[in-house]
Amino acid sequence: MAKADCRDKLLEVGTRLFAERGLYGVSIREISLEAGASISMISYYFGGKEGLYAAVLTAQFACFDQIDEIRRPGAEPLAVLEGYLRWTIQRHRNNPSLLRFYTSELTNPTACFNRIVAPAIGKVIRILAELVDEGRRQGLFRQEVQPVSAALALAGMVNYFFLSLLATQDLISHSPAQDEQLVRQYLAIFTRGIVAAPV
Amino acid sequence: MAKADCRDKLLEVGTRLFAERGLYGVSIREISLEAGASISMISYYFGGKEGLYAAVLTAQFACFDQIDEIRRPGAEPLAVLEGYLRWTIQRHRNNPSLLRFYTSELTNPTACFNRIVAPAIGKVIRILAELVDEGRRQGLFRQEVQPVSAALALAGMVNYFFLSLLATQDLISHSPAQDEQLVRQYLAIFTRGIVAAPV
DNA sequence: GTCTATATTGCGATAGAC
DNA sequence: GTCTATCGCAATATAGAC
Repeated sequence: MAKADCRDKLLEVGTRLFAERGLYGVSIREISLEAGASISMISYYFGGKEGLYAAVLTAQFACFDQIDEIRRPGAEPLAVLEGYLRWTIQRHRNNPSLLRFYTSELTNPTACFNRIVAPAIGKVIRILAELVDEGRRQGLFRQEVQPVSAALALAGMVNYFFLSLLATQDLISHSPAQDEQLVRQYLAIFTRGIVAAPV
Repeated sequence: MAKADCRDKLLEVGTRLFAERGLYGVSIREISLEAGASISMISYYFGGKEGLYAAVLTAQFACFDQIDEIRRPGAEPLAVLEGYLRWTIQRHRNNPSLLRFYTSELTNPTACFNRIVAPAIGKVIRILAELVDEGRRQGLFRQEVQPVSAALALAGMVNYFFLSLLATQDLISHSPAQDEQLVRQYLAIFTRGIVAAPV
């Protein structure tokens, strides 16, 4: 096998299989077999199974840093919240594995959780909460709204839509063609709840 | 060990360990050891590891049938939706393991998913969607609201609050003492979004 | 850098004594 | 109904050839 292909291929196959069945549901035998490489290559490149898993997780959660671009200073809080919705949907579309690692780590945390996962999630929620708080101080949102509760509500709505897919695909279309409508539905539900009522 | 204690103890310990680390993250050796029983008792009572896991899952999802009591016919849709929020929070409080199995099965489904998990979740979402649809036909909710989207939004908000606990406990109190406030926050966000605007 | 071969450990299941 | 002992297999990791 060509030089750099081996490492990349292991990472790619590992990502898919770990996403499908979790860290303990997959053997490195299976990963190396499917990647067309020898099992010893996993120790060579990643120092073992947990090392490969950590590398996969690091790559998966790298995109969370984009939240800083979503939140451009001076922008309308409401526009940024809409941007968060679109960004999150796009993340799930570009990478269907992400949510698997996200929820798998939240419910059955591994050794990587505190180092990789918790900071990434915490950062996003914190920024969303700051946005809500900002809008509240500007008088755009109701004073009774708790910023962190609202942030979790927004994140919960959009993430749960994808999380529940396997149990709800006969109830609603999960096709990307419906994404724009999804944004409008969720943004309407969320904002008409927190925007200050007209006097 | 006394007669019925053995089976019950295995189920109890299995529930805790499977919730913490998933089906493949625990060995039946470990379960039997912690339960103070012999490893062969798991085959004797449950037909093996997967049988024990199936028994655990069946017990965990049995409470989902209570949704029929929440939805009393003739009741105000809004009051029932509030009842759903309280019921869901109480479920998580009474049994912190439930959400682990819930999301673990949604992201890394086992052989039990189609038989036990998907019907339970699907039923709750379907009933919530019917409630929203009912309220919409009564003119209580906005016509543009899609019932299933709204149902997923409500379920997503409350479930994600508990799902995200490990990554957000430094941002917001997850104490049961705050549950009443949580209900008010989420109900306000949700209903002020879907209730028809006063003319 | 990649392989084969192997060491070592732990797994789930079960036979058979009591 | 519960146990001990063991079987057969698959797991991860690694030594050493190329």
